[in-house]
Amino acid sequence: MARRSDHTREEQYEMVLAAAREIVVAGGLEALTARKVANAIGYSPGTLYNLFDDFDDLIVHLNGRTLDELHEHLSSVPRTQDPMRDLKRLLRAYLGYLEDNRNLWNVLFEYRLPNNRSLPDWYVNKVAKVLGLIEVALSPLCPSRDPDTLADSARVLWASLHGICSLSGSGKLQVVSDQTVHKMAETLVDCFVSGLQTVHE
Amino acid sequence: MARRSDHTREEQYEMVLAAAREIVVAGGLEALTARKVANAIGYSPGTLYNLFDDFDDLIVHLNGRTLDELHEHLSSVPRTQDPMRDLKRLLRAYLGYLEDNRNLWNVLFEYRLPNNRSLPDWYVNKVAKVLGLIEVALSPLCPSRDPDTLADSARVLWASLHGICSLSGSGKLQVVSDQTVHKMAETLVDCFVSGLQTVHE
DNA sequence: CGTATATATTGAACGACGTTCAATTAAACC
DNA sequence: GGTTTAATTGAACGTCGTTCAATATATACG
Repeated sequence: MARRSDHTREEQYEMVLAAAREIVVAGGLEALTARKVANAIGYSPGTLYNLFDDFDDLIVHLNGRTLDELHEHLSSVPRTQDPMRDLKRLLRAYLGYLEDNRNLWNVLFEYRLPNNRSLPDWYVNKVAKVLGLIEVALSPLCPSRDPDTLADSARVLWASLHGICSLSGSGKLQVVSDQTVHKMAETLVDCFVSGLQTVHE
Repeated sequence: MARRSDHTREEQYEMVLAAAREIVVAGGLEALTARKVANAIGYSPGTLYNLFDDFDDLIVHLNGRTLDELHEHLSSVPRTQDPMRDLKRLLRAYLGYLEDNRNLWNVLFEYRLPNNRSLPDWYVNKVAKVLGLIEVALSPLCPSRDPDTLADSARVLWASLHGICSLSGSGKLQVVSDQTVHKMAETLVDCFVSGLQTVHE
């Protein structure tokens, strides 16, 4: 049996990512298997390998979609020129997305490519796009306008926030409530922004 | 075949964790399998289930050992009363341990228990012990001596540092060198400590 | 219109994984 | 020495990602 013309390659790609998304939303990464995705779209497992190099590749594409979603969600927060205010709003939006899309967020950050493989350029660009939002918010704090320093600061803040969400989410910080996570994240932003001002003077 | 008296239960436990450690050091988490551990200690896979609930349990015990090692390594840094100096030294020691024990560190933080299982108390205590080292270093900065605030600050700093190391280690921050990681971590400590002082005034 | 070519699709098969458990063996006890 | 007890085995189960010869259909051509 072969050569069905039910769907184009692009349609299949969309179907796969949509199915993968649903499966992850419902059951997390551990629920996401090749057979289950194939079954959900009405094709056999082998067909997935026409569209993706391997299952890791599929997950990376799914994560790309999640990054797009996250970027869109964060883009909707209004910007003033007050870094502290803007960053607090970004933080709220970020934590909001995390709460509403826990499993997608988990896959986004917990999934690691096997040993020596590195993420594709288009993926790295999506990350950079999100980081750009933080850079914009931070930029009034970097008087020297040194783009490298600004980028570094944004990455530090982004990564730090990730650390808080990640460790607390995996139960490795004896953090009990989302409330505590929010408080810790606020502490981070408060201290970091305030410290950044001091350091740059 | 059964009832060998080659080793006591305790000896077996030690052998398993030593073998698991070696396997992880050599090949990371993906190389760690039940059959390989069993083979390394000269027993069959089934024997592992006399010592551990399941393979997850084994990994948690291995991570417990890693936490002990990390605590011991961090304990060796001398303490002054200068938070910034102490934290910088702790940071250096931390990054040193990470560089020397990459795969162990990766397993420590990347491994997540399946869905709803939570880490055992003895494990949480080991985490708290490491956090205690940061609390001690931070304590001169918390004039109110409010233990909860102090604990939160320590956790924020710890988690933030983890975020930097974790994201850069997985290639999700387009960070190229260990040098950059070190620089970002220094930025974090600088800003956080400086900000903490400002916020508390 | 029929035939040849090309390709999308399948599903069984492979090896590896964690895990289980009846069978087996040796230690411990009386 | 016979009986009980328990540690150990290794084959087996169901799962996983992945492969690939076989197959069926769409397309191109004569």
